Amino acid sequence: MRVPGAHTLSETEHAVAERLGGMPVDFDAMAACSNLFRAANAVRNHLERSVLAAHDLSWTAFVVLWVVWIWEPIETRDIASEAGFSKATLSGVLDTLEGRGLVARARSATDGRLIEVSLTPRGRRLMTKLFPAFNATETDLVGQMGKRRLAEMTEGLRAMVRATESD
Amino acid sequence: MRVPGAHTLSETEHAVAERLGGMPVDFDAMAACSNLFRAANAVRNHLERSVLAAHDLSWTAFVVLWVVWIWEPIETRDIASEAGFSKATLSGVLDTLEGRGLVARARSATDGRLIEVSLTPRGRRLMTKLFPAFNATETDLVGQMGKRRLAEMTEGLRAMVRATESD
DNA sequence: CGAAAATCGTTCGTACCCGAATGAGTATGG
DNA sequence: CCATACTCATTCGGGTACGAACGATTTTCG
Repeated sequence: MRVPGAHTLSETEHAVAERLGGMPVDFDAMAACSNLFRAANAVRNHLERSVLAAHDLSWTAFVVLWVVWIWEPIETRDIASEAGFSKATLSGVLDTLEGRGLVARARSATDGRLIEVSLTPRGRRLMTKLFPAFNATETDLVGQMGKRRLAEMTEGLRAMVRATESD
Repeated sequence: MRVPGAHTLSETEHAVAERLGGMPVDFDAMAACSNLFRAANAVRNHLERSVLAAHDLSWTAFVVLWVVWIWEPIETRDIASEAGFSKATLSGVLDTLEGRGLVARARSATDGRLIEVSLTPRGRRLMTKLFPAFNATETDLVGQMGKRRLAEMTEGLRAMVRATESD
């Protein structure tokens, strides 16, 4: 029987302090960032497994479907910026979704460079069923904490996004 | 001049409510999760660009270096669980880092199945220089919010991780 | 007008990422 | 002892992710 990597917070802090030989370290900032990535990965994996897997959808595919569902018809460049990844990534995902008959591409009538993306009826039917399940799981994941902490957390996350944009 | 996707929070909420035709939606949970991923991506990209790019390191490579730096010598299975990705992913990243002379693999003397990973002197030198810069940027990113909100946010993130583990 | 600059979506090369399968090594139980 | 069951790191196949380069289209401006 093996006790897996049960490194407590203070163990990690102690080890880091040793490596830096007394150099000052901002442990609060470090813990915040560390937990940010840990939470994002954990939540993403959990939603993939418990909601998306049943429909054979990847995380990225779902995000694209969601953005298109809300804003259709929408140009590809706007999907990319809204969803938070590059145009290059989007091209492949749209190929997959189009191949499955969930979205449709259409060249813009007024600007030949643009592609406008919409959901097919089938894609729209899927999202109408999928989103409530997705949102219910989101509720479960934040349900353990009080409303006050939830609001503070959300505002803190927004502050971090702003901080990356300013400098 | 084009105003890029400046969808405010309430615009999005309104659009979502429309798609669901009055079905109840937990907007607080939705906003929390949405900002969780937005923040994680933004912070990751910011750290990659402003700290890691100068040393030609990817995010994943840095995380592996960090874990090994703190806990060396460490077995590969523990690196994977500590860093939060699969052993399969780790193998490739270790190949890259080993090829650059930053880490070294060594077969365990007591169990022939295990590989123990350590930093090379060069890898250790790199981390001694890199981590203070990394931590300083982390400080900048959380510096806009008060200590109280920071603590609430960190605790909220931990609660979400626990929620994914429980059910 | 028409050449140059800008912008769009896609493709390409490279790196990441995971589940499943694999082969090497170790523990178990009779 | 030795066959069986584990456990480990790696490999493999397929999907994700991005910057750079590309062809097509539109805009700009002399």
